[in-house]
Amino acid sequence: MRASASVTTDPQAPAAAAAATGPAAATPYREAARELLRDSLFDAARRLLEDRPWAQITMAEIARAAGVSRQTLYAQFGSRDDFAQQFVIREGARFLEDVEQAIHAHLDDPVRAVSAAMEAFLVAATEDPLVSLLLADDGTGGMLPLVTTRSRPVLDWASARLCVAMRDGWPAIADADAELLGDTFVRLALSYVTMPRLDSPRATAEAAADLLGPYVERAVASAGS
Amino acid sequence: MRASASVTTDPQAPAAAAAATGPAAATPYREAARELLRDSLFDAARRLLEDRPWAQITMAEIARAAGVSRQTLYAQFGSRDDFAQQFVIREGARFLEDVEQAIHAHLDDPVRAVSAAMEAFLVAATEDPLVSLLLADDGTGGMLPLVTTRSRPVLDWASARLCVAMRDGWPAIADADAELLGDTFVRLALSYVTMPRLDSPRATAEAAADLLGPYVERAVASAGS
DNA sequence: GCTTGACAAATACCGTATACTTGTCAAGTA
DNA sequence: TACTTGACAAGTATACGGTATTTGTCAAGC
Repeated sequence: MRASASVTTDPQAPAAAAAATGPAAATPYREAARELLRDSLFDAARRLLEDRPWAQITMAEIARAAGVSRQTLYAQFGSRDDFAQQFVIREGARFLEDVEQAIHAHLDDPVRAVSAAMEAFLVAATEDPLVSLLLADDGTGGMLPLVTTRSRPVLDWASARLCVAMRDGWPAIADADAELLGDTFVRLALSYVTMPRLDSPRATAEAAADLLGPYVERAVASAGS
Repeated sequence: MRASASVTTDPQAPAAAAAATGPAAATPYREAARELLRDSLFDAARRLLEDRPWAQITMAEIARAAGVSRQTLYAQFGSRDDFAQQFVIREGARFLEDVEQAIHAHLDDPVRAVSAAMEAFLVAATEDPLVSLLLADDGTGGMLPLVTTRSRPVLDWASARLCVAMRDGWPAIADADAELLGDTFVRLALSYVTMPRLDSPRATAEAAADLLGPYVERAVASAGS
């Protein structure tokens, strides 16, 4: 069973090990190699997904396309579902980088930050052919449940990362405010992707920013409640 | 094809006809009978859904359970999908009545109105065994897509009704504000049902109210801009 | 740590045949 | 006019035994 339910992308993990063993940067190669391997597997899957739905792609194919044995794949990800889950998160990370960047580019104007962040996400998501494919296949076995019914992992992960980004840019913000904002932002973003508004991405983003704006401004400004 | 794409529940339709023909309340029986028939069919479907997933229920069964011929069913709803769509909306209407009531009970305090409305929806939805069944069946052919991927009709309908309720209770609110609030409220509500927060419904509702609060207060108060 | 080879169990595919369901007729009844 | 009955083609679900593939997990070897 291997019990690999950890979904977090934690590149800071070796730090603890290093602190425990003594010599600084004790095993960065190990971790780096592991990360490289995982990326190769994700990239291979992405390549395959470009002309075939997820249900029709086998683990053996992914391993072969990455130039790796099937067992190495299973050693990294416990099961097919685990791989799918983490793959979606890896893809989402690309979007989230844009979002974080948008936030940090507008630290002086929180409302614009929200608007820019949502717009960055929406254009990145709608332009990505992979997202279209994800939303297209409606049947079971596809990856669509991972952003709708079983989207808890994605939601938790993205929301936590947004939380960090906000606390980073606006130190005055309260924990609860940041969490609520992250959660809501992600829920709305997922909703907009799975059933878009009739607006353009920019208009949608501005609507969301209008709505969240008053709350964000208050949260960013006032330190004490 | 019968082209019955109209999803609105419009009991005001005969009004126009009456105004055109002259005699007031010209054909209320016709409409009333139609509505009764539709309700019977919906109720029959609900009964059947209590022990069988949607995919395993045939149109013939629904008709038989309602004591009506299959063709009458097809005369009312163009297709199986149409029926499912309108059925979901009919069920949603029960929840929406609670929501509207909650809003009108707190017209003096918009934030409490949002909180009460969301909580009313969440408890009604989580208590309803039908909702649990809807969310349970993950496969294709179920009704779950109607509140996730293909939820546009439900979203538009609910959002429009909320819009009316808000304009009703807070005449000062701007059209755009009411629309945006309705849209966002429904998107969040659907998100909370399909993947609940770890909180209780009450806590979830209060979080949502906290977040929408500043916007709502501003929208309700200021008539200009 | 990765690879190769092998394994049981579960699942997918296949071709065929049968049964059922959907959506739409037309004719009949009150 | 609105509903019912009976019938229809087209599409889809089911059953079926048999075969092939896939998943998830071994152990042996470099």
